[in-house]
Amino acid sequence: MTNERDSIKTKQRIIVSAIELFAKDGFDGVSVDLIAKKADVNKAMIYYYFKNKAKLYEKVIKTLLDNIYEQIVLDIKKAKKPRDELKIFIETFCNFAWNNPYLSSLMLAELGSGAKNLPSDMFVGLKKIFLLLSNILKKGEEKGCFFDVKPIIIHFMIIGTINLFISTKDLRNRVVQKIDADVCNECDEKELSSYVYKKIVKMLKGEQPC
Amino acid sequence: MTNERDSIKTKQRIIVSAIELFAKDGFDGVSVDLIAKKADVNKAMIYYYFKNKAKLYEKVIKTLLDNIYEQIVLDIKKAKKPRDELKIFIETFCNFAWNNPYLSSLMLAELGSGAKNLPSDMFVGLKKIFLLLSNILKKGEEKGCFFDVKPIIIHFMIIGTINLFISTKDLRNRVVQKIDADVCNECDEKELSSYVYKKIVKMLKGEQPC
Amino acid sequence: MTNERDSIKTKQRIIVSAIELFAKDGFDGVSVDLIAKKADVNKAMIYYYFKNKAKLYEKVIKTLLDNIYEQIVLDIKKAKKPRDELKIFIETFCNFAWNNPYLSSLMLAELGSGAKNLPSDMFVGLKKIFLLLSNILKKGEEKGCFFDVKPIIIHFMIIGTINLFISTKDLRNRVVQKIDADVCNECDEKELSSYVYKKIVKMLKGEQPC
Amino acid sequence: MTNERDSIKTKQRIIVSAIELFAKDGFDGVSVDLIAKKADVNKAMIYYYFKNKAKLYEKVIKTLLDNIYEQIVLDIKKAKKPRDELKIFIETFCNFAWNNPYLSSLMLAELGSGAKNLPSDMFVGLKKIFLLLSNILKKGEEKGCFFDVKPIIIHFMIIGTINLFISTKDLRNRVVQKIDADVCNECDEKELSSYVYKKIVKMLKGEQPC
DNA sequence: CATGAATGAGAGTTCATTCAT
DNA sequence: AATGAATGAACTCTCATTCAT
Repeated sequence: MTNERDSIKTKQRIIVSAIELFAKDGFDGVSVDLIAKKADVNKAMIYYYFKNKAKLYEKVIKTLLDNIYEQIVLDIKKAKKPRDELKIFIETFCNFAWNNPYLSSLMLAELGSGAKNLPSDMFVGLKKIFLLLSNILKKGEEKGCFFDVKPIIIHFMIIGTINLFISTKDLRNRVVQKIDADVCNECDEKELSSYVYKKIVKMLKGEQPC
Repeated sequence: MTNERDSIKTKQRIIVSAIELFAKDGFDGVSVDLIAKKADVNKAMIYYYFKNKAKLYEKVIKTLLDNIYEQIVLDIKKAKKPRDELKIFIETFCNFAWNNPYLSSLMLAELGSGAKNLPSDMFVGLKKIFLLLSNILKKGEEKGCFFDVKPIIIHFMIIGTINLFISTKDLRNRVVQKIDADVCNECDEKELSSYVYKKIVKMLKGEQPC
Repeated sequence: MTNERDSIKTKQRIIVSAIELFAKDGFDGVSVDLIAKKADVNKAMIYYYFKNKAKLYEKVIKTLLDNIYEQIVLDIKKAKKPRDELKIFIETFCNFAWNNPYLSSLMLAELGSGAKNLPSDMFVGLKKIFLLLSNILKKGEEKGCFFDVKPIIIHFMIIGTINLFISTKDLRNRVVQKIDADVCNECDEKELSSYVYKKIVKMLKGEQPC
Repeated sequence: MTNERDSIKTKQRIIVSAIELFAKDGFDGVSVDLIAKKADVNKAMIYYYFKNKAKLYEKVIKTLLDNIYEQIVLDIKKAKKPRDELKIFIETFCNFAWNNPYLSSLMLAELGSGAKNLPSDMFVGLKKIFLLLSNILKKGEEKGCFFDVKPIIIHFMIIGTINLFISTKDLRNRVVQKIDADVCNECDEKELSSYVYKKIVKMLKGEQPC
């Protein structure tokens, strides 16, 4: 009666619900019951498909990180020079996070907590993204167009800025009633990514163009 | 449980334990039982002094933010020019966070989650710190030594970078067994703050010196 | 805890235990733990089936009131004249309360406390019983066989008397060691109901027979 | 510094607060903390003066029962004939309960629960009131003006009716929005007591007047 | 595959009571 | 006589997980 399609859809519904809920309330703040209700599946199915809550969480993180990684890899092919690669890295990351605001919350939560909910071999996802950037930066440094680069710090600068900006959107709106230019409530995705790119480039600018 | 009847010490022990535990495992990840045990205090005392878990959490956040705010205000008096003020802002923040690594975790968790565990009037603490920086930047912009400033983004850039770097120290050590220059495991506090300052200044550099 | 996976039986066991315990010690005097133990059910099941303690209490009250209401409605069909209806009302109520002594305690507790544990739409149960009597009395008044009727007071007179008599049976036995005719310890159900009926009828007697 | 006056006042404040709270929410529904707060005394004082919660409860019941008993004894002196005594018994009881609605709630709760919160020698208070009535009734029976008397049932009839009527005043108002003659919401104390007296007398009427 | 029933541990919170001052 | 600090047990309720069908 039920076929593979259904089972895949069920799994998908679970993951989608889990992403949203985990992002909003964190691993400990969400109950399996709630995920099941939101996904409209029987709770036991979650255990059937994912073994337990922690494994589901891992799957959620892995799914998000894999998706963004592949998107960046795909987009970056269009670039020729390190600076363009950097531009695309920032734009794609920003675009993805803007449209999947869960990602920002989850990344900050995971990184901030020392990834206590993740098993060691899960950092791969995070590291792969970092390596993408790291390679861009090192290539640029070799070519002389980037100067004085500490990859991990630049990495945190980029994703920290973007994640914090996106995940605090509601918060900032809550806290300032009147329009307040300082907190940039009306800034859109383009403004954010282009500003970050512009500033990072200026900050790293070497003697050669590229 | 000791029976000293020294309410100040008891309260202090509770707060100190709570800071550490909340930072490590988040609001939902810590039980009141555990806090009580760590503080060597009868659990009911936590409710006696703080009414409930959420209020204790608020107190923890408020204590940390107030402390760092006052430290920055104190140190910044030594500065004359906006650029020096920026330097001290970054150094003091970095120094404080380095020595109270709880702060970084808690800030990321709170900001990342949209401060769901905090009542509205608690953002004051966060906003006060932001305003400090914002004023420095705006003063510098008026004097022409900072250029093209979006305060909130610069703010997230600074605290995002520092907080992520500090709160992922263990994580980075866990993930790279061999010494890996890219992830800057051996970087100390000074290196971090001076690199961030150097880069931020370069990034904002206007036509006038100051 | 048995593991029968028979939800109806499990629910029933919970209700039966709850009726008895609530009647003896009141809503606040009984713990959910105790109800679970008496029902030989896992405590969580109570929350699974009834959501919380208050809802279980409501269910208990509703069950009892519905049962007695239906019993009275059933029995009263046999009567032709208002006086017979009144007789059956008193007899059936007395019989039911005598055999379910919980009812008396619970009714007195609920009415005495202003039904603080019940939501507004639960009075329906109480009101339905009152309306039964009220209709009998009004019909009798119209026919001229009852005289000077204030339904609510007559109602309290009947159920107050019967409930107090039944719920104080143990108390009266405890307090008078020697046989004491005044407190009617040896009175049985028949004596109680026939005495109450006889007296109420005399009290209401109008000029017409019926 | 503090003198006897103060200590008596403190005790009094505790009792007054306790009466009100126990009447509203029952023995188990009230915390010692709350009583202390309402009485504006330190919680430990309650233990100092009354030893524990149960003893305070007893004191509350005893105070109320003693007061009403003495009032009835006082008023009843004015009566000459059994019927007048009965009239005064009902009027005084009704008047007292009407002005101390706590009494009705507490009596129903205690009687309904089998006086589980009271030690055996506390029934004296209840029994003394019953004996007052019992003597009136027996005297009347001997004189031939009351007929077919079962004292305990008549007793429950009187106090049950009055207590239920008074303690359900709010409840009845809550449940019927429109003016509903049946539930006698606008009945005042006089109407209640005179109706009860009239009916009880009719119900007991013997061949002789008195 | 899917469901609802069941479990046991542990969560946050409140309580009556006592102690030290 | 009075206070605030402290205690330990109990309470209501939720959770992650498993089982039987």
